[in-house]
Order: sequence, then structure tokens, then C-alpha cells
Amino acid sequence: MPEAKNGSEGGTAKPRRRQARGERRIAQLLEAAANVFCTTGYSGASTNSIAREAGVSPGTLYQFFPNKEAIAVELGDHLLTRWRATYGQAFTPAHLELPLDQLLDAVLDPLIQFNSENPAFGVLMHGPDIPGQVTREHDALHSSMLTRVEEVLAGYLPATPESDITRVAHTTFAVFKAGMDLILAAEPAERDAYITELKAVLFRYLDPLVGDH
Amino acid sequence: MPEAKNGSEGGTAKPRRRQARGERRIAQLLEAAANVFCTTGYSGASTNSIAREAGVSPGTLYQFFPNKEAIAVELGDHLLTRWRATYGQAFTPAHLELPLDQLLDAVLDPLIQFNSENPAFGVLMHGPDIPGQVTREHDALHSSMLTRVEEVLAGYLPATPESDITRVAHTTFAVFKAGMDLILAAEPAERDAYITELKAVLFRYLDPLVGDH
DNA sequence: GACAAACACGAGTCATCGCTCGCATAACTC
DNA sequence: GAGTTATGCGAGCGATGACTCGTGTTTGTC
Repeated sequence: MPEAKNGSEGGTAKPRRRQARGERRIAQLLEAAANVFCTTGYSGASTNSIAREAGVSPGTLYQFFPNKEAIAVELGDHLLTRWRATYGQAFTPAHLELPLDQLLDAVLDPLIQFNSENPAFGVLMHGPDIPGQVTREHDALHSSMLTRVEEVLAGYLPATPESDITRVAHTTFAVFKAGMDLILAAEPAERDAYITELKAVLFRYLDPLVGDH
Repeated sequence: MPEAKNGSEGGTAKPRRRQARGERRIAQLLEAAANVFCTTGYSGASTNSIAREAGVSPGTLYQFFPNKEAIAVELGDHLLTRWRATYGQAFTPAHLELPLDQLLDAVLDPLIQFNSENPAFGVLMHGPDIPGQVTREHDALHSSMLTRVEEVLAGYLPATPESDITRVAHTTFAVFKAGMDLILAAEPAERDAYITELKAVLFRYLDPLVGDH
């Protein structure tokens, strides 16, 4: 993916040298944006409110981002990169050798932890009013993860038609996401119980399919 | 619930006689609003776009609704009323006597059909940018349904602590909603397969709990 | 210290959108 | 038909929010 930090213009946009102060401001603004997006959603978040949350003026915000969408894109890129790393670890081949219950622990725990620590991820990826570019990047990631799950399932279910496997993968994903929302919405004291419950749903769903492995 | 069609004023707001033409316009506007809400979400829908979709002027829209929120409230009320009827039927005591697999068929099929025929319901009930009144009414409905499910579960699981039952009910709901989204997003040709898949998830989740009943 | 470039500010501009208002037409009552 | 009320229109008002611009300050370089 080409690191195109400078708006949407193709060619050689001026790469404007940043000072350390500027880099700090950018990080500050992105964190502020993550907070505001979490509480009000994307379209509910005004650029002025993001600037205020970050403790800077609107003009300063536009020193670093060409428009509101670019903030979401940049934040989405950061989160997406870190998410890719997280799920890359989660799907380690060693994990996939485990029996289903331990496999679920090994795969889900890092993913759950990531979403707990980065609630903006869910908001930005699944919100209804998100800019097109973020949606497209998320869709690409989603299908690559889907393919990964399908490959794993296909290993367990060699005789099953592809369309069935795809459906099971989609269903697994949807259940994970629903459980994730439940976990995030639960009181901290309840979270572990809901994590266990999500694993139970997926275990009982997948165990009969995986069967004797 | 008091049928308060006239804005939010408490007292005796003038009940303004409607002609048949006016009732037709209202229905037309509500249907237009449902369409626009489905495609752009609530906050993305401009009152002008709703009026345009209905083929009337903005002024005409405000002849019948005091403000944008009232449109969502009125539409939400209609859908909520019909939904209550639907799930009242679905949870018929006779259905609850059935073995789990048939119980799931009997309960879920009407609910799935309703959501398929009224996609605005899901958008309005679960959207992130919905006016407070709709949210509150939906929350009330949600907890009443939750209670209903908890009662059923408590009948099957007399020795289980209340907090566990609540968690199972929440989880069941979340899985249903996720499956519903999947069904609505699927190609029409795929829908039946996804309906079956949703039932499979819930059956395998609940069967070990319900056990020998 | 001198110069340039990056950073910071916040009042102001412009477009959008919820909503109003004056006026015209249609329908109901007598 | 006369009077009244409901319905219909669409230009325009006011508020909001994304974004700009003129100006001043800090940082880096020589």
C-alpha cells in the first residue's frame, strides 16, 4: 500500500518537512479524534470538537490534515496496521494445531484484547457514516481475514462445498463481532463472563463441524 | 402508551382534523422516510430529501410533522407496534412447549420475516444517531423481550443464578441480531441458507443448556 | 542575530440543512 | 356560491459546521 499521506492527489505532492512538535501534534490530534469518534460517531464529530479535545485551534488541525475525512483515514490506517499485526499473530500455525477449545482461546484472546484497548477500531470499521476510503480498506481486510478462516475451515472440512465454507466463515465472523459488542458494552466486572460466553457460542457452533480433529 | 401524535407538548394540543388526502400524504412521507433512512441513515437523511422522495415540497412535509425527529418517532412507533404484535405471536405459549429445534423455527421465522419486510426497523432501532425518544422506546421493548427470554430460560434452568440467565439471554439476542444482519446482507438466493445457519448457531448454543426438555 | 520554514491562532467565509412564512389551491360545510 | 379549514408550494431565514486566511510565534540553520 503506497504511503500517501498527502491528501488524495496522486503525483508528487510536497512532502513538507515535519518538526518533532508537529509529529506530537498529529499523534495528539489522532488520539483526540479517536475519543470523539467513540463518543459521537464520525459524522457527529465536528472538526472543531476534535481540535478542542486536543487543546488546539481549528486552524492548527488543518495544518496537519487537509480535511475531516483525512483524519479518519489516517486513524483508520494506524488501527488497521496494528490490527493486521494482531491477527497475524493470532493465526499463527502453531495455534491452528490446537484442539478447538484451546484454538479459540489462542485466536480470540488477542483479538478481544485489541478491540478492548482500541474501541475506536470498531466504531470506525463498522459505523454507518464512515468515509469511503476507510470502508474500502476495511472491506479488503475483512475479505482477507475471511479467506484465512475459510482456508482453516477447508482444512478441517475437505469434502464440504466452498459456498458452505464461506457461509460458515461469515457466520463465525458475525458471531464474533456480536460477542465483541457485548463484551465492550458490559460492565468491566462482567467482561470475562461474556468472553467465556462468546467462546462457548463459537465452540458449540464449530465443534460439530470440526468433529474428530 | 398515550397516543401523542402532536409533537411533544403535553397538554391539549389542537388535534387538527385530517382529510383523507392528509392521511395519504402522511403514509407516503413515512414510507419515503423509511427508504431514505435505510440508504443514508437517520442523520444522513435531510428533510428535503425525504420530501423529494415523497414527491412533495419541504413545506408540505412540515404540514404534517413538526420536525425531523417527529418523523423518526412516528415511523418508529408504527414499526414498534407491529413488531410487538409479531413477537407476541412468536412467543405463543404453544410454541414454547416444542422441542428446541421446532421452537427456534416457530419463534425465529416470524421475527426474521418482519425484519426482512421492514429493513427500516433495524436501521432505526440500532443506528448510532437516532433521536432519544426512539432509542428510549426501543430500549424499553428490548428489556421487555429480554425479560421474556429470561423467563423462558429460567423455566428450563431452575437452578441457574439469575445473572447467568441474563447473560445467556443477552448473548442469544446478540447472536440473533448478528444473524439477522447477515441474512439481510445476503443475496436473496442465499438467505434461506443463512437462516438455517443462524438457527444452527442458536440450537447448538442453547441445546446443551436446555438439555433433556 | 538573521532568515526561512514550520507551527499556532481564531475570527471569518461558504455551503448545507432544518425549518418558516406568505400565498395559492382544494376540499368540506352551509 | 360563500366561508372556512386543510393541503400545497418553494424561496428564504438562521444556525451549524467544514474549512480558510492573515497574522503572529517558535524552531532550525547559517
